[in-house]
Amino acid sequence: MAQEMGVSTRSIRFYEEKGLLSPQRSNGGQRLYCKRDRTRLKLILRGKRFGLSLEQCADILGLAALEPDEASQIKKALSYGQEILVDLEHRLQDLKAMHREMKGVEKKMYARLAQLEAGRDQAR
Amino acid sequence: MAQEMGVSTRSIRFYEEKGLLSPQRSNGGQRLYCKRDRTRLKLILRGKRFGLSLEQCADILGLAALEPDEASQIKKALSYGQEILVDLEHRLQDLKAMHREMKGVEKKMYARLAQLEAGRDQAR
DNA sequence: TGCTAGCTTGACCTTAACGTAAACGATAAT
DNA sequence: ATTATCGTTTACGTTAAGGTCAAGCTAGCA
Repeated sequence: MAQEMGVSTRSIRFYEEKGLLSPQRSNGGQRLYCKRDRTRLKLILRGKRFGLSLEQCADILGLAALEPDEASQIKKALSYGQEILVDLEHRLQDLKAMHREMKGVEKKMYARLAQLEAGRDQAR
Repeated sequence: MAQEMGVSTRSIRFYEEKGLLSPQRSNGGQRLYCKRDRTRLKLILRGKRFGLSLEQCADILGLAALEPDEASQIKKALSYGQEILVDLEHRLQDLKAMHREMKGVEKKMYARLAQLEAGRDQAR
């Protein structure tokens, strides 16, 4: 699974240590990863890719996993989920701002480059 | 500035240690942060907020700061900038996917909640 | 059955990004 | 002028997220 997902075995075992994964074991004690484990790992990796801590990933996994029959539990989970959503939306805004800025810098550099080239041509 | 930006003084000094900031000093050796410093700090914090390392932030700051007169330098910077842009775009996609997923979970939870409430009403 | 490749656990090591404490100097308020 | 309140430097501590290495299992294959 490690190769498949482009991540070290140590990392996977580390995630398990932290309770983010819990694969079945074979007779001889070897780990068996099912489809669900793969899904969870993907979610973890995606979370990490934009700066969530493992703990936050665990929270999200916890949210996705729970199937409580108590309305109060659902409400609690919902309000927590909304916090995360708000956070995501902020990040989205930030990311877009950053993107715009970089595009601006890029444009300026192209302009400067064109200016330099023009100067060189004139010097011929 | 720390309070203003919601970050510890230690962090700010740490960023300076790493070369990301370089404020002027007063007569008695105290740091004086100008507008440019604030701008840089904002960029650092935004970078951190979605998982860039300080080193990557430094790279971006370096890009923004440079004013080279060599076309080759500009080109180099441009290609690096484009890498970052591509990365940003990937992150944006990820973020949107995550957002959608969370929304989906939210919807399901609302539905389950409504179902529970309906059941309770019927029981009366 | 024996070999080889891969898995498991445990222990210790590393790096980034700070936190915290101590000892001293600078500034502001009274 | 003298406190009280900051700021400065130095040094050591801490936490998250793994890397690395050793010693012993296991599984598939000849």
